[in-house]
Amino acid sequence: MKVSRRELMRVYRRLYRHYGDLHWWPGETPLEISVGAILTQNTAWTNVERAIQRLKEARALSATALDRLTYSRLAPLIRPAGYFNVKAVRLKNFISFLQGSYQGSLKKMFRRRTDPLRSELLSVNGIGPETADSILLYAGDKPSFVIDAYTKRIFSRHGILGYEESYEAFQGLFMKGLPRSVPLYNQYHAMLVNIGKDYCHRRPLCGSCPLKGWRSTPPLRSN
DNA sequence: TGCCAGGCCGGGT
DNA sequence: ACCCGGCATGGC
Repeated sequence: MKVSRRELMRVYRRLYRHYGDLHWWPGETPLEISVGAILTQNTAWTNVERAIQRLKEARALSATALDRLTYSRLAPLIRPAGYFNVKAVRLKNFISFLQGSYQGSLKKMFRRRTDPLRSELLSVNGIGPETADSILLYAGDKPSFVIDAYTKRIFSRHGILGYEESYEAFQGLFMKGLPRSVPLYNQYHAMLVNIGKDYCHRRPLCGSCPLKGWRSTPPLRSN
C-alpha cells in the first residue's frame, strides 16, 4: 500500500499541532549523538542518559578518549545502558572506523556524500540501518529518514505496510513521498517516536491518540 | 512480578 | 534468503 505526499504531510501537521518543535536529538555534540545512537539500540533512553553521564564524568566522551579506553574499562562505564559488553565493542568499532578513515573527525566524516557514507557506516560491525541513519540525520544533518520500531508499528497498524516489511520499504515510503529536507525528516521521526512512546505500545491507547481518525481505527496487532 | 525499551549480529536451516 | 537466540539494565 502506498501513501501520498499529501497524506504524509497531513499526518505531520497533526503531530506537529500536538507536539510542536521537539529539537531532536537529545545530545549536545555530534559525537554525543552518535554515541547515544549506538547505546540506545533496543534500550530505553533514560538508561542511555545515565551511561552518557558516566562517560562525561570519566572525561571519556571524545574520540581520542574512547579510542584509548580498553573494553574492560569502557564496558562498566556504559553499564546502565544494558548490553554493555556488546555495546562497548560496537562503540570501539565505530571509533576505530572514525580514527582510521577520518582522523577521528566527525566533521571530516560528514563532508562525505550521504550515500557512500551510509554504506561505510553499515559496514561497521554493530551499526545497522537505524543507527546509521540516526547518526547521519541527527549528528550530520544529512537527509536520511530514520525508521524505528515505533514508526513501523504506527504505520503497520494503520494498514500502510506489514510490520515485517523491510527497513528499506518503510524508509522508501517517507523518502519518496516527502521533500528531501533535514528539518522535516528530523521533526517527523522525533514526533513518531513520541507518539509511539505516548500512545502506541504493545497495548495501544488509541482513544486519545492525536492520529485518531487518520484512515480507520487501526486494527490491533501483536507488533 | 513479568514485560518492555528509539537493534544488531551470528549461526542454523 | 529467512529465522531465531543472545545480549542486560532500569521503569512501570
